[in-house]
Amino acid sequence: MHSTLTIQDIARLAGVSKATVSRVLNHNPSVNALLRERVQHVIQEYDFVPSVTAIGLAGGRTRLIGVLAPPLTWPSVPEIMHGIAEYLECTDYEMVLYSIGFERNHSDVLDHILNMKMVAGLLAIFPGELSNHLAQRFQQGFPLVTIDDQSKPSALPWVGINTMTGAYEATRHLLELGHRRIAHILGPQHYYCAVERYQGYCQALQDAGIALNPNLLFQGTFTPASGRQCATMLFSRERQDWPTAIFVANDQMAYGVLEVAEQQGISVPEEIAVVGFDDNMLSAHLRPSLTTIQQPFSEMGRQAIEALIMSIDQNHSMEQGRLKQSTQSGSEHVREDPQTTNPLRIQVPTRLIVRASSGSPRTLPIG
Amino acid sequence: MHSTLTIQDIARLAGVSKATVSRVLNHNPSVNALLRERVQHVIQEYDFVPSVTAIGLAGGRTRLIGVLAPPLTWPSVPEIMHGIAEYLECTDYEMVLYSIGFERNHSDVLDHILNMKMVAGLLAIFPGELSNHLAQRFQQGFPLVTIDDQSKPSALPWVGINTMTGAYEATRHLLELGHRRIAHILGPQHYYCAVERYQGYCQALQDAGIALNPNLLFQGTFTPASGRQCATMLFSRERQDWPTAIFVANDQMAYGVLEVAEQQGISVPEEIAVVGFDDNMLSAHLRPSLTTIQQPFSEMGRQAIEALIMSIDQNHSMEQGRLKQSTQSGSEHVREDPQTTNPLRIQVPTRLIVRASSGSPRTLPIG
DNA sequence: TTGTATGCGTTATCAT
DNA sequence: ATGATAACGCATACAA
Repeated sequence: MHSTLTIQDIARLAGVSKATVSRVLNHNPSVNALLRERVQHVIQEYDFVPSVTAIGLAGGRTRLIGVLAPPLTWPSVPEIMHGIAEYLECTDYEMVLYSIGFERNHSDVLDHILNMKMVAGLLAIFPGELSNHLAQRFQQGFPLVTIDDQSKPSALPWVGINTMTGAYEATRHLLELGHRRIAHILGPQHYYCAVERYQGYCQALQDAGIALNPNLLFQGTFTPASGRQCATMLFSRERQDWPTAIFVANDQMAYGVLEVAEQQGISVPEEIAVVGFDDNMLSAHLRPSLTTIQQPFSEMGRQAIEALIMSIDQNHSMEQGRLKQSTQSGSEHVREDPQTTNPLRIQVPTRLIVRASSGSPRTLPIG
Repeated sequence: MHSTLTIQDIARLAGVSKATVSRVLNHNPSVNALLRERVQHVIQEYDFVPSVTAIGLAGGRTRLIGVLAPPLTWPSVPEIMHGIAEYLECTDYEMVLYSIGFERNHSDVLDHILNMKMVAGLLAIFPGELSNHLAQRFQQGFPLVTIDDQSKPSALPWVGINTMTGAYEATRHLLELGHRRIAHILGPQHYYCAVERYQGYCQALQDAGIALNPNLLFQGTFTPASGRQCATMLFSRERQDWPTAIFVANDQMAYGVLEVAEQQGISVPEEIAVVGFDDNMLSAHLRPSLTTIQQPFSEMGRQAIEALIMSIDQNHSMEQGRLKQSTQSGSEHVREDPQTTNPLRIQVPTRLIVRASSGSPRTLPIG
């Protein structure tokens, strides 16, 4: 409760010097076991925690990790954050959350964050068009990991899923239920993941020997509203032109489809089967519950933050080593370690979650 | 892009001293307009941002605000966070997120956070049993604001809703639809808000001249599973013992009720009307969509962070003043300003959102 | 109004 | 193995 103890006070109380206390705090092995015991006891007793600001200044090193995230009201962001937070609880790192809207210029925000030199590394969630800017910083040696929905290979450490495989699986599920006329509502094509989901769909059809039917493709924007639009268009056709199933590129749009179906009295999955992608938290609770491809968001967060912290620690060690043995080689500091030439890629597996909206070959009631 | 500029560099480049640059950065009025111009130009040109750690050390003041939050996967937490983040974007404060699970001892975590002396203030979301500990810290002068679901008056600055009024409104809505046998699924009674929701229900019945029927009360735990349990119990009764409506203490439990109704082929709202509390994001998208009491979570976050920042700034000014004029009065620093004797209370209004699950007077079942 | 000098709490580099 | 001491980057009291 003693409000403002410093390392100096602890040193005095333990009858040692500041330096020794510091060494104890940093688990420096070169300190006598007995002394360590004594010092640690004092630290515990007074509940002493060294000032992060001072550590930052002196060591040139912060225990803070920046997390650059889209608005938390986006469906899957909270789950990712949860994975991150859970992992961080077991470390002595803290998270500085930058939840950015989309009105301001991202690049400015990013520069500002990095120039403050407050965070030791950055975890960027769905960076979108910010990727290039991030890559640049990464090249300069700043620890960085991205969680991205677009698995287009990049120069950045990356955690994500195998989107195409997921989409393939979703489509194949419908094929296995006996469907042959399967529509697809696409996501916006400037998202690479939307392209990949479409490709997975195409591949599955092709492997089943079914020709792609352009009349069964609808262009959406990943929003429930666009799902409603596409569904409305589809259901206004002659009945014989309907597909028997739809693979929707994300759950949000699938919600729109289910909504329209409900309004028009079209029963799902009896008249039309629906499969989504993402497994947002809503999807299990909808009526009918939505069959979809589950992305392990929480796990992605965990993997990403773990990789980032390793990268930070390693980075730190390297700089320590370099300072010792190298004469000022000057010039811009550019990475040459394996990390850059072959950046991290972690692909976590997706899973098909079969629920009511896709029915079953025998159309059993929900169990 | 120049990686590591300091205030010293800027001073040299502008042909002034460090002190002047510092004054410019801190908007100190006592600096010549021309000089200010020159310095600011250099700052802009080099995109200089002073090191937060150094500022923290030197000024004893941080631009960081701690946010203590339950897991982000809790329904309403992301919305609150969104409000906070949005407000912070327009300030020069950053948020350090402590998303705590519920296995570890909260008090320890809190002490640790505060002892680090990293954050200038703390915003505690749904602190629960941590309140006492927080109050203690607040008494000692640490800037603190809570967003709480339990409006039991406390010694802490508080942002929340008028729970009882909301519950009253929900129940009255059902009464106005003509319902007379209205059940209530209670939340766990160690949450004060659960008690208040129950009280609002009772009050509304009483004002309508309807006696409380203990057979229509069910004890839940705020989880969808407990909603299912209660609903199962209820629907297993003789048909004539059913209520015609249920006021469920939160949306999550209402989801469980709707689920069971769907499974048992009981139509909502025709056979039984359902009203929830919270207006989580799911509620609008369920079939049937859920009538509920909307809590303006995002607004609550905004109000809370605004109050906290004001408190921090004011606190800082006070300390500045005190250091100038007072001789060391010594002893523990205890607040005596109005803030403590009469702590902040902001009550944001709730709103009844009428959706499908409560139906309309015409669809009122007979009996 | 501006520059100089000191201190913030810690790490790291020296000595010992 | 341990202790003194010099940075770290900035704010601020003080001198000019």
